[in-house]
Amino acid sequence: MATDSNKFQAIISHCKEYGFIFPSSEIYDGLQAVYDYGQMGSELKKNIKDYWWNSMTQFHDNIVGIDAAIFMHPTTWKASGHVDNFNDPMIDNKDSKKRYRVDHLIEGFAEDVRNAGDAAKADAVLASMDALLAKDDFAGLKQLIDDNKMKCAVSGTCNWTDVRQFNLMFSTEFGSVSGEGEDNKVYLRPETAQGIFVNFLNVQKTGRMKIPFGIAQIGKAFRNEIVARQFIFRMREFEQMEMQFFIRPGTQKEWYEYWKAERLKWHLSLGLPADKYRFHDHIKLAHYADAACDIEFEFPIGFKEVEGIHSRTDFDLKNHQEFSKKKQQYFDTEINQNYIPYVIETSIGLDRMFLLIMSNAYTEEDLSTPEKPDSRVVLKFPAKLAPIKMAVFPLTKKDGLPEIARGIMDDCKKSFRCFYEEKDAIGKRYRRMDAIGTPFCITVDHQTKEDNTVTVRHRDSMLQERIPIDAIKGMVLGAIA
RNA sequence: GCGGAAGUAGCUCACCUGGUAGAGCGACAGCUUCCCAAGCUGUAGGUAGCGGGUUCGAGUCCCGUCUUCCGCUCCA
Repeated sequence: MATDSNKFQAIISHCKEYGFIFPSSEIYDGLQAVYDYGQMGSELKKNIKDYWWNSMTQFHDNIVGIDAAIFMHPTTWKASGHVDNFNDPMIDNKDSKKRYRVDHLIEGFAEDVRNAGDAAKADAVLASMDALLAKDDFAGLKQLIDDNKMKCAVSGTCNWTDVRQFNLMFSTEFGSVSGEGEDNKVYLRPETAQGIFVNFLNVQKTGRMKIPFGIAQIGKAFRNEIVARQFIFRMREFEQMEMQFFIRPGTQKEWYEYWKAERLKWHLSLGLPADKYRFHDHIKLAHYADAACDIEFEFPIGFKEVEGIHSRTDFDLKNHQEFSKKKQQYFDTEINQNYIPYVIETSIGLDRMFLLIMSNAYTEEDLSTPEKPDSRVVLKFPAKLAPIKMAVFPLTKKDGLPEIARGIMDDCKKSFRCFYEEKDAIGKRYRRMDAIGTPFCITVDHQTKEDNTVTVRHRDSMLQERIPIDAIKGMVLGAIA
């Protein structure tokens, strides 16, 4: 465990040192749980996105993509349940560390008082609470709790923190004039799913989609996490890759199982180790789900959720129909019936997938020989995800070798990301490429001038082979396909 | 949010009981070697996270604050 914790630290340092991830606005001390992707990180992230997007939209005839706005009509979040469920004032007991919703605590107290026979007092307390809640008077609520000596059920003490509002959703003012009250308030979306649901009919009709079909989306979401930590694992601003699959009611069990299997296959198709994956089935289900599981991966910090597969029933579309007064139904010509489709959701955290790829790739190798100690840090990315696919090195800076190397570079860089370097000893250049996970290094030497062959040095095995210049592009393209 | 630990150069760290900041690696320029890092020469880079206090003097002691990691808690 200690070594794993060290490994996590090492990965964080490595991400910083080689331009994968920086703390946001670091020169101002950073911003809690917000990170920037650097020159290498943004490439890796983009490659992960592309791989997911293509596997969804290109390889499935019945899945299409959209890109919805981050701002959505405020009613969206009422329909989804986010406003009601996640905007409550909370209070913590300092002894038991238990956190309560203030209204639950006070209602519980009132209930006890009523049971003890003092109905008048119970009503008075509840009336005060409602008045204070309506005014968002947190100090008053605290006073009410103190005055009535309300106790924590666990610790039995009255040692409370202040009343605080935990807003899961970030809000901002819409329009250029601020301060016009609640009417102007919009939220930054706390999940991307709703952008798909509100566009369900648009896509279904304009795309002439037939159930079952899916809508995929990659985009940012924002959650004001109370505790956000563990590097990029839990961030306040993060990116999701989601697919909502619309199905006939009653078929959700089979489609749920189908997507469970399908999504795990996707992970394994990247050559990731199956023994580091596991499913975690939810026992306690969210308000919208009738079945749910997580795909967990064994990070250096333990098994953690990377992706969720949820059977969301018709909860979202039904609520949007109710709130918008617009029918969210589909006419199924096979059975001649109108219905609100059921939904299976697959939702993977892009940043978590990034961390997964990074943790799995990060390897420290001891290359010592009896003659001298030696080691390297190598990122064993799947070739198709590597930020840079190929590096080209002239063995020396002279004798026309750089010109040949530049030629190879120019020929290949239209097809994939290449890197050119002529500084330092060849071994050092190899090691630098190891550190950013470049799968292939091409070295041009004097023999190249005679027979047009070069050395290919493979990242993981460190083995070398000679191939004709003509074969380079095909080899790399084959590996990243 | 509670508790613990930490913040000094890009990275890893040193500076013992307060006396004006140092190493290794890395980077950059050049030389040398030329198929797996650490050869030679030179260079750059830190108001010690930030703010305040104690002191003749603070990286070092005290307080606050920000950030990070660990444990607990939370995570629709």
